[in-house]
Amino acid sequence: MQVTIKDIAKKAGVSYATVSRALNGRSGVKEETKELILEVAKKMGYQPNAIARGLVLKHTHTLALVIPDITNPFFPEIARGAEDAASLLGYSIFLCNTNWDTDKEKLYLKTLQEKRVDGIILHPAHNDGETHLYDFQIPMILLNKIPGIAEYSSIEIDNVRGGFIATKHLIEAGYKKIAFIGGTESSPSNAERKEGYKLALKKYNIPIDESLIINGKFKSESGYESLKKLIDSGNTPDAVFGGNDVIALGVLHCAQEHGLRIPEDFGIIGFDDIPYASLPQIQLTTIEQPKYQMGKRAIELLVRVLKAEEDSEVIRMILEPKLKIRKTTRNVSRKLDK
Amino acid sequence: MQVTIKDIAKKAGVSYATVSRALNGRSGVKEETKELILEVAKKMGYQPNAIARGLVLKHTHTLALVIPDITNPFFPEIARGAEDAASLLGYSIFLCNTNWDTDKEKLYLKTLQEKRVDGIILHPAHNDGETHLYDFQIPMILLNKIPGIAEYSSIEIDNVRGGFIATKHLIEAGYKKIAFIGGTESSPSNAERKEGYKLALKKYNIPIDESLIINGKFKSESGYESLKKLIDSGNTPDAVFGGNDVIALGVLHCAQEHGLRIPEDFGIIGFDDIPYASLPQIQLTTIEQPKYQMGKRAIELLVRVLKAEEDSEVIRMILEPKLKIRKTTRNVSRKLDK
DNA sequence: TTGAAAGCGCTAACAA
DNA sequence: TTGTTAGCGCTTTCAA
Repeated sequence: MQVTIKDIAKKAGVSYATVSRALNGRSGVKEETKELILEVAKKMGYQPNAIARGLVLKHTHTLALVIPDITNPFFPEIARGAEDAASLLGYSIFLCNTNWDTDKEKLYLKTLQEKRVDGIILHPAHNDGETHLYDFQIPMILLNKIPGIAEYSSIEIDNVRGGFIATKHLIEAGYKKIAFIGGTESSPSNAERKEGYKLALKKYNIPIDESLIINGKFKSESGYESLKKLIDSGNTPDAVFGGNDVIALGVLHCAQEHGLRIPEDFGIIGFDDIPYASLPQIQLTTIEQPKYQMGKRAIELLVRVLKAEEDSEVIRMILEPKLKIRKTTRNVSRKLDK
Repeated sequence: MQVTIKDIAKKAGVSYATVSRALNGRSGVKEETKELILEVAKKMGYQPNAIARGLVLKHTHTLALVIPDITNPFFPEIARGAEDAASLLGYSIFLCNTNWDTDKEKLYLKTLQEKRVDGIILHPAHNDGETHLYDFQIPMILLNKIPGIAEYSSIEIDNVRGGFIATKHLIEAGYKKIAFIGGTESSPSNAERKEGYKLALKKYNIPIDESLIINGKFKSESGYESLKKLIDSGNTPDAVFGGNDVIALGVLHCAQEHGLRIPEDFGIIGFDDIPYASLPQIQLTTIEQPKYQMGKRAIELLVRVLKAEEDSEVIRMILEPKLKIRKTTRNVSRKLDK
């Protein structure tokens, strides 16, 4: 059925060791026999068996991307960046969706170990110092900080800075009463963005009003409800910084329903720059995370440690967030015109 | 380094064949020794080597999903459906983005063969009867029809019916001058949707006006430009059926910019029901493709043929499209109110 | 430059 | 119920 190295050895009248050498371009094969072998191999439609090779070489040239949910608009670009980079470097990539479930994550990690992937990119389902990561054998790099775990390299984004930039933009655009509507309180990135928010307020001598800081979930509904509560209680802000774009979209929806004029009387900024944000009908001002780059860099870093052999030190790569001004905030220059 | 079956055999004082049997739950091992073996294995932190196993068993329990671009909003749900189903059935899944490039597709297919995946789900980059698919060894199921290739099973959607339903909805909603703004002319699904459109017009005795049928690309800009051309030439329709949602979004944008009142004076319907379509700010009426189901069913079908051993006949599974009425078309009932 | 042979970790006859 | 052994397809010493 499957043509093997032996079949072609027989046909070419050489030992199969020689065939292996020829096929792998190893030195020490007469040019003549090498050509013969290559020709025979081609004629017979030989397909190398990566499984057999993996068994002896002890690496598989396959990586894995373990993320919560490819359906979440934050992840496709990361996946694409990762896959493009992997492909370029000669690796295939397993896609695993944990569905934000630590048990499923554990299970995948186990399977991936059995399948002997060379390395893993992991965006943990939760950042609560999960113990199942601790004694992991395979090189792994994280897409999200896990507090208290220093063992793994990671690609991160400077959330504090992102939060700062976002809030600064709102302030400079002239908004006065700026709320922070965040996601899960226990999420480190949420906490960091909030910290950036506070930092910016402080810097501009704006008192921090705790009634304007709301935690919820990283969901559109959560953004909607949070703003609604603020409005209903007569505590309407004139701008909100959403913990991520999905939240900001919910805020936007609520603001629109309440007839708030955007961006004139009400400003909204998000975080992530998911594809939705740039739709003509949305035009959400936001803080861009370089998602494609994150995936790409993660793979590149991973492969570098694979090649390094000896235990390389853990490295943390911090990427810079970027302000994308669109239509849900007043433009700074416009403010200056006044 | 890696603990193997032999290590645990030595420790447990049995032959490694027995260990293999015990580990795999095969019959013919005394309960007592089995327990011992399992215990020793656990204590030693044994991790089965799927590569070695794959070599002898000749299957790897891994599948591949080869699609044009995970970043295209049409695919994440398919991928998720596929991955969920695969995971449930005990398979891992490679993700491959061809970037709509047939050469890259070819290359991936080759790699996947070398890695000995058990089966492949392929959404071809192009549907132009690509010859490189013909003599493929691995079971494969297609997510898109390729004209003239009957060798592969497929999961398809009834595009003609979808086009029919879409157009019928427009007609019943009272729109009179209905344009079809499609994607690539050579695309079979585009052609089929157009056919459905014509069928509906015929059924309602509306003459087909070729000046109202436009082919372009499956891009937002294409939808925008196509409508603009119609408007600029004084041939403005009062409704358009977009070849897919992305096109429809472009149409929507253009219509909005031209101050057309939607849905009162101008109706828009798309095709696919990508996530964007249901955003509060968009609310695009469309024809839903059951994307998650497509991925799921594709995997299930694939695994079924893998299990079947003997060459099963090729089967084509046709899924039904579904009308999703949102805010870019008049509601039928509203029309009846008049 | 080539061949013989061991071995990667495992499963599955076949014997005992 | 258990052990012996061949072999999956390949790479890589070690000899020739």
